[in-house]
Amino acid sequence: EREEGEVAIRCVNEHCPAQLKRRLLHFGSRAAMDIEGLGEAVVDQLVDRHLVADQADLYALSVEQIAALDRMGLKSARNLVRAIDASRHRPLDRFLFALGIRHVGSRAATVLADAFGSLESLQEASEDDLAEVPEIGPVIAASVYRYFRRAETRRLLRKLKAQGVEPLRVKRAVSGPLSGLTFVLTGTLPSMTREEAKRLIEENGGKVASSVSRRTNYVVAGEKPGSKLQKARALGVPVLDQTRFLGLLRRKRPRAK
DNA sequence: TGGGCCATTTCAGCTGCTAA
DNA sequence: TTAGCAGCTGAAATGGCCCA
Repeated sequence: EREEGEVAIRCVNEHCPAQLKRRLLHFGSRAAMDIEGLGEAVVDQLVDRHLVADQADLYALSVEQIAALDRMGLKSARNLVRAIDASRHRPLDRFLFALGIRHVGSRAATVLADAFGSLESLQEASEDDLAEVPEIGPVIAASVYRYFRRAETRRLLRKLKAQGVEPLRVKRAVSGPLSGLTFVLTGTLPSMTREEAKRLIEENGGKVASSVSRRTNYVVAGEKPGSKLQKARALGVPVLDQTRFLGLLRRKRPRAK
């Protein structure tokens, strides 16, 4: 059965293994808490062997417990524990995305993190406070409000805090060389991942969109670009390679549309 | 207020790389 | 050698915004 306020199918039993596995996979994904090595096979075994009952339990896992899983050696186990440990202090927007609140993807998470600054402020916000934030409509506001009112959520947040998980208060650059500009990434860049490019754009005041439109200022294309490149050309959107993109960052203030 | 457009999220599927 | 994963694309669904 479906329930609003959740990223996945919610079972009648709140400890439904399938739902827990999806939550854990989303939590550890690169765009969320970036826990490298926390893949489907590992999550399956952690849940099936009752080693984790929620996201907070990940932080209590030992190298020995992980190394005992199928197809896991000591090296992989150490790498995973290190990755879990490093995820304790991620920026607030990524932590919010990791929680898997319905209708809150990376963009909405960034907007909410910038608007409220801290997890505490967000938890205390009323539905009206949330809906007043630009780009957040009543559906997302209601979803976020309900999520933070649930006893299960409060329990999880307390447990994460007890494990030393403290999202960082990050105020993004409101003005920077890319301020007011919208970028779309396509293809593989020679010397950085898309995630790194995305962070670079956001740290410099720009915004990253997932699809090309007339409002897109630049498309950054790497090797083997997808259909976004054709769409950019059709719409007359300027296309940059990595070198020209990095050149744009060094310029003081490029043109805005 | 409704419709159209655009942005964003979700999800399935593909490719190439990595580590056991 | 091979399973699993990261990184990515693109289609569909959904939500927000804008304008007549």
